[in-house]
Amino acid sequence: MRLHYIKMTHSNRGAKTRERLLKAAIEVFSIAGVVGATTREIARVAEVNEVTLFRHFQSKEQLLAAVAQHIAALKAEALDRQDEWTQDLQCDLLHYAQIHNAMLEENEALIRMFIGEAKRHPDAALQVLQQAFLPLRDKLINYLRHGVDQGNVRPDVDLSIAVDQLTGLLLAGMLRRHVMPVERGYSSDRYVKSCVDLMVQSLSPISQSSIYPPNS
Amino acid sequence: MRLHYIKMTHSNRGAKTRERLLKAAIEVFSIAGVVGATTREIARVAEVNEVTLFRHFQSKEQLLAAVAQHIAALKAEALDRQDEWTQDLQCDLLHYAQIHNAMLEENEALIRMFIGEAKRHPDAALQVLQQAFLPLRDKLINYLRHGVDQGNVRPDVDLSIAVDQLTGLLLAGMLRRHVMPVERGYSSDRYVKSCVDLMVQSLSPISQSSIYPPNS
DNA sequence: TCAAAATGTAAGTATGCGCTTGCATTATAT
DNA sequence: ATATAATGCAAGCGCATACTTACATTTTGA
Repeated sequence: MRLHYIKMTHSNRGAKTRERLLKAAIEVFSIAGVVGATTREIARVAEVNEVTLFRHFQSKEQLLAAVAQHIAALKAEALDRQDEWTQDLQCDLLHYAQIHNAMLEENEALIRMFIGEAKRHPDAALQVLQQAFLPLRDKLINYLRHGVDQGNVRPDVDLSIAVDQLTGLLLAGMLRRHVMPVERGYSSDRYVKSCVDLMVQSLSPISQSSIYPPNS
Repeated sequence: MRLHYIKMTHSNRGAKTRERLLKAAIEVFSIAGVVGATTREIARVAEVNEVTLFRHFQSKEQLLAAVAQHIAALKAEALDRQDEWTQDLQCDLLHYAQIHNAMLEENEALIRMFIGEAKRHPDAALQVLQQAFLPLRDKLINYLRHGVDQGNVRPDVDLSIAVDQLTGLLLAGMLRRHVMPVERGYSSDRYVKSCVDLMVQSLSPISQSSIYPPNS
């Protein structure tokens, strides 16, 4: 017990700067890329001496790995909170899509960085992305499976594909906005809604096939 | 005429190594990123002395710009060939999607690189991506607009969004395959077909709302 | 209060990078 | 055949990087 307290306080003491370093690393990695990011800059952003960085993380690679693990932990924690389903497909999917889209926008630079350098840092990138996104995917698949049981969702659709399509639509939308910022004739909100409508139309039983709300 | 011939042969003579350099640059940039790529490595891959690289392109940045322009030219050229429309929505979109998907797979590393470093090399990246993808987008939009006139496509859908959704679905699929190579329970072919079905279902007039072929 | 742990400071090492220079060699056009 | 342009070769410059070492200073827990 006492030992545990000692360890706690010590790790907390270290965690102050350690977390500052992690946060700074995320920021610098995001905008400069892993190769372009320098340990000096990360330390400067963290308001910490560069040597301290190497005392916490033996190398730049290990810092990246720690960043990956840190993000995965954050996402896993954030996942546990959001689960209010009203059992109305359109409403639920729209809510999910908007939250997911907001998350994509928040971590835009980081996501793009991981996409670009995915095959250069295989273990770290994979660990983050899998641990961060696969649970969300499973959760949504399970929700749809539940909808099938209740008759809200057609039983003849591949739910894995459907979920990947929805998240893929949102990811692609975010990438378009940031990589090719060209006037496309519609707003981000309208795009998200349109994607949800697309999926709902495809998932809903045939009887309601011609529902398209007057909005947009 | 004589002068033109002189210039031709000279530029051709130079173009041999110039093109080798461009090809090598694409290769190295793709797998190492712009920052990670070294002029030494590019020259080595091109089987050319490093000094020659700097004689053709004064700096690494200008080499990147030349690569961008080169790619844009290639894509524009490739676009002119492919335009056989049978006026059957399902068939045409599937054909387009498969070609587009093959293109995405071919240039996978390069596309991921540009996504990751988009905001670091704004002019070059924008030039390439816009010149390469926007014409394709316009072409597909025009095709659908034609479909509206002929009654094959519902008039109440936003064609810009629809096209962006289809290409977005394909892009996201490619990225998933390469960034998160996890067993997802379906093949790439099946995914592409499913995406086309999704769009066709959404685009087709209401009368045929319950068409879903037995394949897949 | 006091030992131990964490952080700061200053300097340095080894390496690789983009890029240049000077000169020798090869190909090309007329 | 010869002048000209393109390429190769060897060496190097200046600079930034990741990372280290040795020592001084501060913070912390009991």
